Amino acid sequence: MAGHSGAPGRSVTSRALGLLDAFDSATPRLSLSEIAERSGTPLATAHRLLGELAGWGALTRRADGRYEIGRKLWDLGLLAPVQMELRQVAAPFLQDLHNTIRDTVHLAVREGLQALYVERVSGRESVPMVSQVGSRLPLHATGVGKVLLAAAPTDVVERALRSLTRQTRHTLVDPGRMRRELAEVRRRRYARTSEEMSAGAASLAVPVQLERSNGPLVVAALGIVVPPHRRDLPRLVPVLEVAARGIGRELTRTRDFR
Amino acid sequence: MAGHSGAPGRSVTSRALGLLDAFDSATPRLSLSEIAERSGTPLATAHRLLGELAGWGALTRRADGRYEIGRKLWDLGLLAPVQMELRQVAAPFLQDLHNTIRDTVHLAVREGLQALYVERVSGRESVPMVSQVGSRLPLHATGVGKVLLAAAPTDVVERALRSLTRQTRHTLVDPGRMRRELAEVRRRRYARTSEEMSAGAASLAVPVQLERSNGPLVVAALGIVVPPHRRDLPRLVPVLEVAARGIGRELTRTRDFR
DNA sequence: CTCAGCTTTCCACTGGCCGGGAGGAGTGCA
DNA sequence: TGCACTCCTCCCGGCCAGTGGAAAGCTGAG
Repeated sequence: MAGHSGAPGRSVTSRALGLLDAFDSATPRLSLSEIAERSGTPLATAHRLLGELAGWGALTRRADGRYEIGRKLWDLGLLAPVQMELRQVAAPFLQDLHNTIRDTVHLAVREGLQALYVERVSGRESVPMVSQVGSRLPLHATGVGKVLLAAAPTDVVERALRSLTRQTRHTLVDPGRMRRELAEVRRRRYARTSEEMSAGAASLAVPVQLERSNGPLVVAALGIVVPPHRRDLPRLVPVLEVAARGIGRELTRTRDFR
Repeated sequence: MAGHSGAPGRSVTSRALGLLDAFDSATPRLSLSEIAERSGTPLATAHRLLGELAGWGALTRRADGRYEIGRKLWDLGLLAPVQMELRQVAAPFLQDLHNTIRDTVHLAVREGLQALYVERVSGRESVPMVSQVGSRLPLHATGVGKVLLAAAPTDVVERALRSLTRQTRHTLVDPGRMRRELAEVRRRRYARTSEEMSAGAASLAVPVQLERSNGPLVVAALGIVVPPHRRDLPRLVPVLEVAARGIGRELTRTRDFR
């Protein structure tokens, strides 16, 4: 009386992949039973599938029996376009920028209603830091986020305005004000925040544009994070712009060969 | 007369994962039929499985129909221990090092008989560069490789000595000489190369050690790449050592909490 | 128009997947 | 030392999800 019975319509493959969903940055190491529970898979099944994943190299089994993401997935991840096209081109520019201005520099793209941080160069001391390569933060409370939102299609903007979550007491949560703020960002071609995401941190960001025959396209945002009391931010805008244009130009060149 | 017949013993999961093996840094974008051929999977089967992989987010389908690695795999890859433990700890040190000495700095671990580059900070100009985050180079022809090999178990050393492939006319390919070279590396606690991997590039590397109750353990190598004519390399050794010890200390601290 | 090369869909057949449950290994407590 | 508990590994018969050859779309070139 064994046989098939598990949730119908779920393919083997989707189950196996579902197991990987159990891993996230908060819990990068999991035991068999944790994975089984998180993914709603019977223990025996999870055990078998995890064995296959580990055999291929998607996961590694540690000495204590827990599983973690394997080197093969790391390798494959490096081939993702986020990584390849953008990061590789941008890295030296972020580098230079960081050498010049000494503050934390980062590059983000829009993913839905969030800013996805794809590259970062940070000083050692610096300000309290929330972002990290791979992390996602709300568009409305970060410098890079505002830049990306200002360039996003109308429906994205509308959805974003409907979900202005408060992060600190300085976060802009009024749709009207945010709308004006975005117009301002488009006009000035840069965005600022001051303790809107986390206390003790201000930021400045500019768009990175790809030149196309039918006009420019914002593909990313380049930003810096600084202590909020610094009053010389406007002075840094041109520096950011130079780097952003450099990245944009390089991207336009390499993008052609496709 | 259709039904099952494909190579028996191959599980669905392993087939699906096998499709991912078709992707590598030389070919990060592939069409359905390319993937099917590379992986030896019948077209119809590949099509179905790729659909599932894309549905989950492991792959993305581009407008032109070709597949590429998806954002989900990128995310998961960032959770791999190579990335997490080592890279995160080491990044600021590499940063400082690069600010001080201006040359390309990188960090590698041993993977079998190869040096796997896990992190890199490079100048813009610099020397012709082969290594890149995620790339693998032979142990015997690179600075970091020699350091890692010098610390490797005997059987690894023996296997490596049996496969000293020539990369340039300066590559050490004589097992006897290499054996002496490794002894020297252990004694001096740093390694050098001069155009042994690629013409126009010399390197210098030191070990990164984890302190354990039963003695130190070499977990990585920290190296720089410079033009071969520079004669002040020995002067840089202490600088590298300071950074390497910093990384090692930090690793030892965080490793404790496991 | 035809043709070639690719992708997508169809569908009858069957062997690989399923998972409850037994047994093993490791750990904490008395 | 024995017992209770948790976590992992393995087994095995029933059956449905996966299989892949073939044929039908879909381009774009000539």
